[in-house]
Amino acid sequence: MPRKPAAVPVTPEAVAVPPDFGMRVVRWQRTHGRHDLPWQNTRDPYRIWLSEIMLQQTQVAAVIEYFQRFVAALPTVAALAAAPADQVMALWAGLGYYSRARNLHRCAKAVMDDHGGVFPTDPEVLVTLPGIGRSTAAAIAAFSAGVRSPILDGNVKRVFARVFGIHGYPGERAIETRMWTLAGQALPPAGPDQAKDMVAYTQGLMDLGATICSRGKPACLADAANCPLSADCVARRDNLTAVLPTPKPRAAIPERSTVMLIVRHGRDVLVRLRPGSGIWGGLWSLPEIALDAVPFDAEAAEDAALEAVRPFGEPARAYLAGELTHVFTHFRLLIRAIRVDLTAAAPRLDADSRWLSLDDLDALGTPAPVRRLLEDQARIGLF
DNA sequence: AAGCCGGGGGT
DNA sequence: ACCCCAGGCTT
Repeated sequence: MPRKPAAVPVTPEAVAVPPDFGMRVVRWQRTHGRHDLPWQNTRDPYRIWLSEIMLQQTQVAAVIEYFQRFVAALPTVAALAAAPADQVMALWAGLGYYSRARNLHRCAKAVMDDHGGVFPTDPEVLVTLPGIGRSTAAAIAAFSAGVRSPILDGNVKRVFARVFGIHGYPGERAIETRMWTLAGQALPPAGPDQAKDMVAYTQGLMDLGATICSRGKPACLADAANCPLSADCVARRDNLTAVLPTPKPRAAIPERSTVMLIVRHGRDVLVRLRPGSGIWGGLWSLPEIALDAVPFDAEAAEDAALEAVRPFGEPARAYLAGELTHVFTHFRLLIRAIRVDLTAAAPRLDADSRWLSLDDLDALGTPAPVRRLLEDQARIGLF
């Protein structure tokens, strides 16, 4: 039986979480984690909640100043609930995602009206409040009361994708569901120290993701001892830190089209130097012609090509010789090539044009698709 | 499941 | 210029 080739990396269905995963993160946090952020070293649910909302999709460095200003102006949930909306929005201005501020205000009022002014510590209750989702609810519960409930934010997704070798965009439902399962299995054990462990663990996952298991250059590459999980990390073992986590799939990119001319005389082809800026800036490429006709009309293109090559020589014929699509970061380019064979070539060319022998293709900088086009022409014996 | 919200930092 | 960030809500 022929075996199926495994071309694409496949993540095993069942991923084992090392039994001491949680406590390794706890110990690392206590010795190497962050301990002096303005919302740490407190069990005040108000400050913890406020910081978690501010930190949604917003980096720590940007939040600190806003947090200080906010708690100075509105030090309690009661003060926030009683404040005018204008003041709340003014304190938030510049942080972005302003629905967070509106929900914050609504949430403060709900805590006052529906919970006697006391913040809930049960994640299942917290998650019913405006602006508090599953992960934020767990973070508030863990920091304010040591509740054993997992978070799953951007940091955790990155750490998990790498440690467990999970391929696939973490925003995708199936991937996220598996990560929630892992998050529940990775918690430090329940027991007498659970509350303090959960504070360190929850903070530790965030600290790991922010300071060690960063997106660009994870610190484990410099020294594996920097990360308490490096011994079990699939991405580090398989050199996949640059690939995991799988990035968000790009939005559909637009397609453009162009018509290039393969103007041949003997073994020479006409090439033109592109402007220094823009696509293929400074490379020698094939001359292009602009066509108004949509959809593409081969005969019109051939006629336009015959007209366009007049300064360069005497054309014998012109015909559509090939098509290919080239993908850029931000668009796809459909290239149609019109071939024009010359019976005689002009003696002089301007500075931006020259004849290039196919034998000298390596000597000039040529866009990859142009090179492919010319090599294809040569391969089928047309040069 | 996909779109929306947003200013700011890192590369 | 692009990606991502201690996500959640709406359609």
